Amino acid sequence: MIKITLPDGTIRQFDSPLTVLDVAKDISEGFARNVISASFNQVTVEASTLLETDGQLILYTWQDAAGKKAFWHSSAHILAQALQELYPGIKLTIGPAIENGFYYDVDFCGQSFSEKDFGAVEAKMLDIARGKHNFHIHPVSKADALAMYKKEGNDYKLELISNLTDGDITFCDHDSFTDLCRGGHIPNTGIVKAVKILSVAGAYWRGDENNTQLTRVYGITFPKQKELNEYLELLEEAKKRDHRKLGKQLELFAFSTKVGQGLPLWLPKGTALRSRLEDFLKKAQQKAGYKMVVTPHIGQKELYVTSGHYAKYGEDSFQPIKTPKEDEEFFLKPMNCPHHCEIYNSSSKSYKDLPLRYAEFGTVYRYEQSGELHGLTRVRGFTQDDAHIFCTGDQLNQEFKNVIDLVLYVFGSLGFENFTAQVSVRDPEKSDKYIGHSDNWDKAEQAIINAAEEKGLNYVIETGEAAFYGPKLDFMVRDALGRQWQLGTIQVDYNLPERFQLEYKGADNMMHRPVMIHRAPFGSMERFIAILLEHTGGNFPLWLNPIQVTILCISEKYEKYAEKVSSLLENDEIRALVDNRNETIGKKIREAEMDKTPFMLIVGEEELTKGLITVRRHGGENLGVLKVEDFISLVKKEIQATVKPFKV
RNA sequence: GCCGAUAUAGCUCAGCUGGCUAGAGCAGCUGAUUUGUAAUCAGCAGGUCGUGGGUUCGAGUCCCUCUAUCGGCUCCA
Repeated sequence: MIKITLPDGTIRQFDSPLTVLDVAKDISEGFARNVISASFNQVTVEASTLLETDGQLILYTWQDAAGKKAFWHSSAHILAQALQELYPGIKLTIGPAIENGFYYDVDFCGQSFSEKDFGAVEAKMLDIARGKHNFHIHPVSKADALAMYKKEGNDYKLELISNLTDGDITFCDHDSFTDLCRGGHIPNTGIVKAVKILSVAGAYWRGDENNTQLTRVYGITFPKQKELNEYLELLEEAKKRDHRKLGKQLELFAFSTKVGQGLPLWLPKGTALRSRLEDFLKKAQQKAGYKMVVTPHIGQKELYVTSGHYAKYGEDSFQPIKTPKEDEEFFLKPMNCPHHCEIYNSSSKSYKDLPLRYAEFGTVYRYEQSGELHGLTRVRGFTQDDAHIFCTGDQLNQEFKNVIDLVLYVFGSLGFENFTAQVSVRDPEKSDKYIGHSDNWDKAEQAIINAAEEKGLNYVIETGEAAFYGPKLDFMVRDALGRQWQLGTIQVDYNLPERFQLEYKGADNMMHRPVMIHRAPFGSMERFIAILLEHTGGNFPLWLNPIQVTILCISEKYEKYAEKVSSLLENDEIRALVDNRNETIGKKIREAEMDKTPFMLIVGEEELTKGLITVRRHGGENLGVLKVEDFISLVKKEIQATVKPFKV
């Protein structure tokens, strides 16, 4: 007698061992047709796995994340088979499922593979899929596994297998193909109905750039052609929200090859937007007790030797600027913290002075590898909304939580709801990547986790993502294509205070060392605006929009009246523009729509005689004929609803 | 930096396997028109086809160099 417990708590009893699929059929034949994967007692199993003991069974369909994972993992097997048949002699390495699809890393051994070849691979994969081959997982002894890949000359698989323990090794077969595999497959290849090879890229074996570079083939599959079409359409839609495209279209920023790659030029509209964001944060920071400071764009080499940045990044940064005579060397500043430490050191401090919060919109320059540059999200010159808080150990927890509040306020005011709070801690295996004592690191990491817990943040811990001087709480947000970017960051640092010998006199008349918090709610103005652009599709919140209102004249006769309306709006700090061109109203509306102007005011004969305005909202909604003052209060009300003052 | 791809007017793009003075739409300028909710009409002007080299009787088209951009990898103070 076997008892199988299902997720809803029901228990089904069976007389003899049976497969996962049999259990599914016992529930319903229709449901069983959709089951593509399962887990038994928290272990991923196949539909064909024989259940011989009591346990908890969860059945997955395409609708479940685990079902998609099995589907795409199995598709990676099909891709591998297709590649092996089309390119005999290649060496397979690994091929996992990813968030959207799957990839396989292959050593093509000198054979070329590029976009031109995608069609053939897709056709081959579909051909294999149509064969409805069952996936069959079975154990293989370590000796047999090694012997097989030795014969093939596949050093990658040999390396993988040598790290596995004998008895734990399984292979998965389908059709004539076999591959080292832990399991988690769909019942048979026939479920895969639609295939798309998305891209090809280089990827280092085991993610180490010192290893050979393999060819990574990305693909995605679906159970229905319609779903593939929808996915591809989604990708096309996402491309329309690309901040690089919108930034050009809305005239926010530009790049110039003469100025240099990764060095954005802010155009007037972009600058207006950016200043408004800065003012918004300045206001909140003032309430939160920050003091603004200004520091130079360069600093002596010695400054960075002290901070430890020179040892870590000296060789890989913009090289120093040298003075004509003496042998002085200055670096473009890649961060503001060392400067702020020296501001702290400019006078002696008492415990009564703490916490001290120095804020600066500091422009920094970092030499990023050319291949890493990406629009405004990864640049070589950018402005951090930086601040450093110097406080006592006792104040750390409260200060950190206050910063979390500030970051959440900033995100909330700009409509970022889907962010991930990530606690970035050090990788204990790579201690050479970090500076400072291990007990300080323990304290710093614990401080962050405590604060995140107390604030009720839903966070994930990422090992190895810490800065070299301390752990971080990072606020990650996705772009239009789903790539994650770090925006806000809060870091606890015991190291720089030590390196700069920061001190304060305590109530006990002894000298003590402060703790330092680095923080930037936006992260960088460039990246934040980029992600904001992609989230809003260029339809910024009303309060941020460089131009809030365009006044459209029906003909040139009404220009004077339009100007009058404009100045009334200006009195109430509403940013308006008059479009008095000799064009049809249809054209003016079209262009205002494409510029994503929130409001369009139409003025013609009717409005002039009655002293009113006709209001159209972006997107086409007609708000009718209004008094100017009523429109002004409507705009004000709308702004107040989205951005509330920061409460300490 | 590495792998793969791309680069034609301010913008978006056409230009097949090499063959007359390189095309279009939008934007710009000039003129007509004075307009009621997503493109009024006509004319004009605008390009050393990213850069440098090569193959060829002939190169936007083929090959190489470099630069920039795009998708990844690595990196991200």
